[in-house]
Amino acid sequence: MLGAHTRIDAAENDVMNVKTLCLGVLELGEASGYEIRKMTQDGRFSHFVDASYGAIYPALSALEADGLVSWREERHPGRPERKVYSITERGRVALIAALNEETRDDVIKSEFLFVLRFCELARPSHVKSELDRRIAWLEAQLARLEEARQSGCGTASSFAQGYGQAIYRAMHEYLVGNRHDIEDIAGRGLIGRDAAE
Amino acid sequence: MLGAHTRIDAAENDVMNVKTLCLGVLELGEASGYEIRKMTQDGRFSHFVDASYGAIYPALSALEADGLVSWREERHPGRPERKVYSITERGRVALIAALNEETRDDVIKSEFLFVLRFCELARPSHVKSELDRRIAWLEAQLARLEEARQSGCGTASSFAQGYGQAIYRAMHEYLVGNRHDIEDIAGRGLIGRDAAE
DNA sequence: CCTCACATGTAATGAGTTACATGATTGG
DNA sequence: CCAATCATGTAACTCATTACATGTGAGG
Repeated sequence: MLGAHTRIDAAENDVMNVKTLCLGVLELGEASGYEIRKMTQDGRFSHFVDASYGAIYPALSALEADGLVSWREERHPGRPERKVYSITERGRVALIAALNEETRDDVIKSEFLFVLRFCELARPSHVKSELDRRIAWLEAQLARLEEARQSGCGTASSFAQGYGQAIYRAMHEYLVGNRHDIEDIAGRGLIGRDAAE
Repeated sequence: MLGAHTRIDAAENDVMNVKTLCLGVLELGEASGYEIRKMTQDGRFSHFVDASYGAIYPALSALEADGLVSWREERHPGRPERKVYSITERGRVALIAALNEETRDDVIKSEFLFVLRFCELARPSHVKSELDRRIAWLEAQLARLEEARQSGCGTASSFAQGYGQAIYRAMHEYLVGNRHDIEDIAGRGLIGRDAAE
């Protein structure tokens, strides 16, 4: 048990915010702000977080001010200079504290599902293109995960990926399986056929 | 096609925000602010949206100011007075406009998955309790959806529910199937066994 | 009696997004 | 030559959350 005097606050008081996210990523290995962003966009964290540069860079500065991360400059010829951050001992303690907080419910905002729910009101061609886009995206995600799976990794890290894979597959199967029905309902909707435009 | 002069802006310019959400809910039938909230919490919209009272009530006021919704007072004996909102013709047009915008990617923030990803750093008992909570929640969601399915509804509305059901089931199966492995990894983690407290 | 569900609203606060600002290098 | 990728950062802004404020009636 950490004594009261050694207690280091988890970055504020919910499990996940951009600071904790950065600590988590850095726990897996040093990285630049740019890389952290990428990991939340299409990388290993993309199934459950997202953060913009405007959030990540200030978060890293704040973490540094609190001594939870440190950085060094790195220059590869032919590349811009980058700041490679690492987690410190204090940072590790803060991360662990955050990880032991009670989690909040997931936040899911899906504009796609909202449109799907009201597909009889939208233009059929729009519904169709949204469906196609989504299916293509799911296929890309599944391919990416499959690739990651084959190149090893294992251990705990694979749970999040397996979880993502299970969900993507379920979504994909559902959408492909219902595509015709959805398009059919959209086609018979209140808007009727597509207006010329 | 709506002529330029008849164009009514979709509530600002992304598909989903609290205003559009309210319009969508009201399109299915009149409702009070309180009811809208409930639907995003555990109701028919809970798989893909969420909004607090602090967002819904101002949104309804703004929609009313724009003539997109109207309301009447309703008093049931033994209940507080409530404002029952309905969508107007203009509101319908605005909703349809929003529905035809290109959707953004889903936003998913899962503190649970974040903890799962780093389960070897959290206290094993904490990981276990988070897992149990999540599995129980999924079971409740599935039971609720099953109930809704049996009491009819059909048509387009069921797509969102079926989609939710597919995803919940995938999550549930995954978590239950991996529960022992996850607990095992958590138990062998860096924190080791639970400290006394 | 106390808490929970019902019901509406406002004010303070905040976390994060978007847009801006800048710049090097590589590949088509 | 232009676009894309790599790379860091700030300022303005916005949307929504949290907390506050208030009140009724039912049920344990």
